[in-house]
Amino acid sequence: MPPELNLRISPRTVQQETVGKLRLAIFSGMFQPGSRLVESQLCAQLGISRPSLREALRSLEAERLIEIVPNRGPSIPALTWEEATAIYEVRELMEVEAAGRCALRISAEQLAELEKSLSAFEDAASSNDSAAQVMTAADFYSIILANCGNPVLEEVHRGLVARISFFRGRSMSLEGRAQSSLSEMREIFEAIAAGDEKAARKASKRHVLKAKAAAKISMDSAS
Amino acid sequence: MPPELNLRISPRTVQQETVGKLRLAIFSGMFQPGSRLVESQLCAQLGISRPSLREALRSLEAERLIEIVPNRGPSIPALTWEEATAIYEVRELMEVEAAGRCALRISAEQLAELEKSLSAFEDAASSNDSAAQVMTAADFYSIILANCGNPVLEEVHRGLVARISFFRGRSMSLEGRAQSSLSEMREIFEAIAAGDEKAARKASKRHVLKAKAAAKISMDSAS
DNA sequence: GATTGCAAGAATGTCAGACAATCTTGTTGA
DNA sequence: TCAACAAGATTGTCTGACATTCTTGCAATC
Repeated sequence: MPPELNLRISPRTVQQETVGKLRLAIFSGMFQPGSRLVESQLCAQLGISRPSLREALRSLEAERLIEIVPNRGPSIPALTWEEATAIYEVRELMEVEAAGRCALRISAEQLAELEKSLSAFEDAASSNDSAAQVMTAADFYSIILANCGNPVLEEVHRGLVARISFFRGRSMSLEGRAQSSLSEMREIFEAIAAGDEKAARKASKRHVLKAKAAAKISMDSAS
Repeated sequence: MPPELNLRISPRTVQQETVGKLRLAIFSGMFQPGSRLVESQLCAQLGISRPSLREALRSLEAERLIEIVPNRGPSIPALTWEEATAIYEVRELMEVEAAGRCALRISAEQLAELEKSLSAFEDAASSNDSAAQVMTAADFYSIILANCGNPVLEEVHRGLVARISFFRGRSMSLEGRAQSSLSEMREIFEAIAAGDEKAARKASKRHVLKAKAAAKISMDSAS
């Protein structure tokens, strides 16, 4: 038996389950930015004890999905535009790099997966379900990131995208944004399929910049 | 009074204190990679209760400074070379970008600080105190990152560097590495001082690549 | 002698309850 | 209207407990 093969099965613990549920709740916009999370309420809703909940909250805090201020407790961060910009910039750095690498090394099977996820986004884009749009778009990226050959790049990217999920949901429901997104993503796909690193980087950069611009618009129109 | 000014003073909580202490302990190499952290022992050493400790451990887990396997508890990750490589690559991405931006926007005062930290590293480099070398080198980077204009870049970079602290400590004690590091860092400094973005990026890239190579050597010679 | 199986001990996952310190809020008084 | 205050809510932290799950050492077997 190969000694490095990690066969340990990991039972899902209450804390992992809790982190997962809360993360999803945050992504789905169940909590308003700035709103506070009251421990006793969450415990009751989730059916868990306070120590377990607090452990989960610490994990989310370290991921920057929530903030915890001493003696005030946890809350959903209300990102300023400057903060969001900073995240978009680093996301751009990661995503451009990943797209370039992906173009050079993706397998045929994974490319097929990528194409499939693009179709899924296409379907979502013609509907008006912005939640589905965000989710299918996320699938598309995550296939790219998973095939860039660097798990850390993927991990950091996922963390960043998670932090701006609020913006992404809002900007995706902007008039015409989904269609525009689609064509940008198709460009990325074409470049990757062609194995053209430079084009993939360029298309990817364009996409992130446009996404950022859309986020700005949706933010301005909101507040 | 400007309303956005956040004047809230944050009392240090037991958990923050604990995270800080454990982080330092990990950086200083107090725990061997792969070794397990036993909750009851840590509680006794730190003089805190188990719930508080566990919250701190969850934070460190999310930072990837420790691993927690269900029913086995926390342990120090033993990075493979592939994992370390992935981290170095992303670090390169961040650091190169930061150095370039820093060259374009650093203030005179901060530049003076940077020079001071370079001198500090120079002193450390001529000594044989590799811990001091690692620490002063870290100061140097963190000034660059703090002046790149993007706090997220800084934050991600800090997280990555933390995860390879073990390698950095080992490789710095390699024969001649500190001196070589010094000249690379001086190049970076010169480029930033000259406001030359391209040169800063180039010098920075060279530095990270050499650091990575040194880490590889020290790792091979170890195992 | 090496391997398997088992049992005792150690460590973790989770909960309940408690209490002091701090924050929030509604009310009272100026 | 605004400031002071008191009651209630919330958080930070601890103690203690117990079921589950590893780990380890020893005995039994092949």
